[in-house]
Amino acid sequence: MYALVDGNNFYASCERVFKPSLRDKPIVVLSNNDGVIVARSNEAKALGIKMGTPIFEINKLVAQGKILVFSSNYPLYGDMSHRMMQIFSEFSPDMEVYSIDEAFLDFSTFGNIDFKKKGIDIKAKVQKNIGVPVSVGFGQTKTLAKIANRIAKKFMTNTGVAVIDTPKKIEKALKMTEIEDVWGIGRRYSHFLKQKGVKTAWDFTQLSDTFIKKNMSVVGLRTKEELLGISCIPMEFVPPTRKSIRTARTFVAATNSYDFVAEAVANFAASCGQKLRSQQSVAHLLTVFLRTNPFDKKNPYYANSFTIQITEASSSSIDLIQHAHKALQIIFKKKYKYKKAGVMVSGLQPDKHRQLTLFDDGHYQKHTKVMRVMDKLNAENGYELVKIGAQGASRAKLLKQEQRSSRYTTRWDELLVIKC
DNA sequence: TCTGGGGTCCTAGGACCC
DNA sequence: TCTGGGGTCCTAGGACCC
Repeated sequence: MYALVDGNNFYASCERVFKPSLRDKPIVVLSNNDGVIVARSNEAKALGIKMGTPIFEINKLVAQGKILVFSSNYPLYGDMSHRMMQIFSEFSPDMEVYSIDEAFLDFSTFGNIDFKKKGIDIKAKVQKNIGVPVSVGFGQTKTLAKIANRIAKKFMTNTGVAVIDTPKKIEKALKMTEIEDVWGIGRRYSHFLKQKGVKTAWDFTQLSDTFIKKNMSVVGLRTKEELLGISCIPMEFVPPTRKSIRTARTFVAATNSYDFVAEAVANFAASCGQKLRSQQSVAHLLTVFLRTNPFDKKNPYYANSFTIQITEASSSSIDLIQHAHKALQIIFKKKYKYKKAGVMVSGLQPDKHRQLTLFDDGHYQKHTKVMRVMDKLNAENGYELVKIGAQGASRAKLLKQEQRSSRYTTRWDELLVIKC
């Protein structure tokens, strides 16, 4: 048996932990830049607010005080997530951290235990130690655990735990699960399947293998097997190293200033460098992309990208920024106003196996030392104490975050301000 | 006026090899 | 008229996840 444990309305619940007065109130959390809604409390859901709604569509409700709004506070959610995972792992050493708010737990070595009780224990301990409500779903495959979790959240509101452990329960669970709620069936496929008369997860399992393979590839076939209790998607106990890394942002206002975009791109490249170093990788390819505002009907749309081959693979922010600026100069056109830009590094390999070239000038070794010191200082002293000159003096102007809560668990100075 | 960010996997088709 | 067989690698596009 596998369990899927996840935080209910995770970001919204994190905000509530530190402001108990928000309990029972409709609250939403916004994306970076305060653009769209990415998390909602149950009360906000009850008001009919949908995931991904642009904030300006609910301005009226906000002005009337009927709904409370928070900018996203990722340092807080990340730290809360880490603490929550610690608790999860106490219940099974075989854990896969699947996303910021959910994890699979493998109970296959536990024999025939009382899963319902186990789920209730997990929920109680997380509630007590972290203060975030969670739901727990048990099933014989990861896909079934996902379905059980959904049922727990939707129907088992008293316990928050659901167990699917017999063929009879599987059938019942599949019949009450809409096809679009199945893990692995997204918007396109559920639309397609509904046209074919497939409404529930159960209907899907009645389709022939050839039909599924033909229209949905082996991925669809795996989902069918998983729904029938045959495990095809293995646990990943250690997070795989990333094959590509990207940092991108939407700008608060569209701009045609090369200097502004270049500084932003320098920050994105530096961020990619930091992420590369944290997983001990170097990159062979660096892509810079930018685009104008696709919602702007008055001005022509322009989107472009350019990829640089890095002969001497690197994770040095200094190198990456230089390459990024080279790429930017190729695609930047002054006549457009840019709304979004980003940097992606790919062709990653372990830094230990970095390929040397004939023309290696040894600068990489020097950079490595500088980067090590920079990363250490930044880790110890808070956010980006030391950075590269091209990144500019302040990063604050890149992000609109008007309603951000304090970094309660990671920034004691902010917490102190609140207490005063 | 205002619309997020960061990933993965699979397949088909083209280019190339002997 | 008839035009081999068996591969690999790369890329773009489409699907999915949170």
